Amino acid sequence: MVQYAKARLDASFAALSDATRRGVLEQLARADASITELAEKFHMTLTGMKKHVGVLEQAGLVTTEKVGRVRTCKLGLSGLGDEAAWIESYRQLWDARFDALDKVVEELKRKEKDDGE
Amino acid sequence: MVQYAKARLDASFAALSDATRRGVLEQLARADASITELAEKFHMTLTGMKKHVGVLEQAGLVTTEKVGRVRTCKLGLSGLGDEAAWIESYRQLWDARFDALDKVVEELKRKEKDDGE
DNA sequence: AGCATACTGAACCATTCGGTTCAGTATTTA
DNA sequence: TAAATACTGAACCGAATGGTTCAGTATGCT
Repeated sequence: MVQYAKARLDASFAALSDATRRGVLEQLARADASITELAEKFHMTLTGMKKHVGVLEQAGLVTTEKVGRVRTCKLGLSGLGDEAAWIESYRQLWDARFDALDKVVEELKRKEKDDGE
Repeated sequence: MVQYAKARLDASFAALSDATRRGVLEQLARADASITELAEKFHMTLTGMKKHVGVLEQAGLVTTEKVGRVRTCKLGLSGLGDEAAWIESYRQLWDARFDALDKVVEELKRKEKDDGE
């Protein structure tokens, strides 16, 4: 299996584990937004939202730029590629396991039939 | 966009945010294992590992069954389908954003060219 | 200049997390 | 029956989380 950056996966899965932060990502997918706008949308103090954005930024899922007194948040460049890849490879292992199980079941069925004949 | 079970995503992304737990999943994809085996593999007390397994079980990623004095852990039935779907839909939004940007850039280029002619 | 806006940082708070130890209980095995 | 094995649960610990308030600073508007 491919080797992923442990810390990076830690950070982005942790970032995604909060419903507010997933909401922020969906929001930013629709349109860039300032901290104030996000804070209002999610009924939270500016400071609180700034922390969430910080977590998302740390995970590379969001980038921000301050022009004048407004900090604008956009989706980051990462695009969750590694995370999707990790999940996908896990899913493949999972499928493999159950395919193997299927084969065992099939084998048992075949045997049963053989015994019966 | 599809509606996902908020709490379930919370639980499974949180479960995935720890490298040890991701390791356990990979391990279980290869073969079922007891708590003791997992604890040894990850250099951790039984109690510690039991907690990790509990988190994974809570998230539906792992199931366990105790026969005699041994609790055997297997991959859960969930298979991370919802999580993959969430990430995928996010990726689509992300792509859409950048496609839109591309169009803007194209439009600007076209205009520039028109002006130049 | 003077006020409002938008963010920033420090400090605090309760809760959760990742881990431990220690003291059980239940099941094998000798 | 006695000892070893495998887990379980409670209690504790330090660090991280998710949130707040409060007191700034920097910027923009009149």
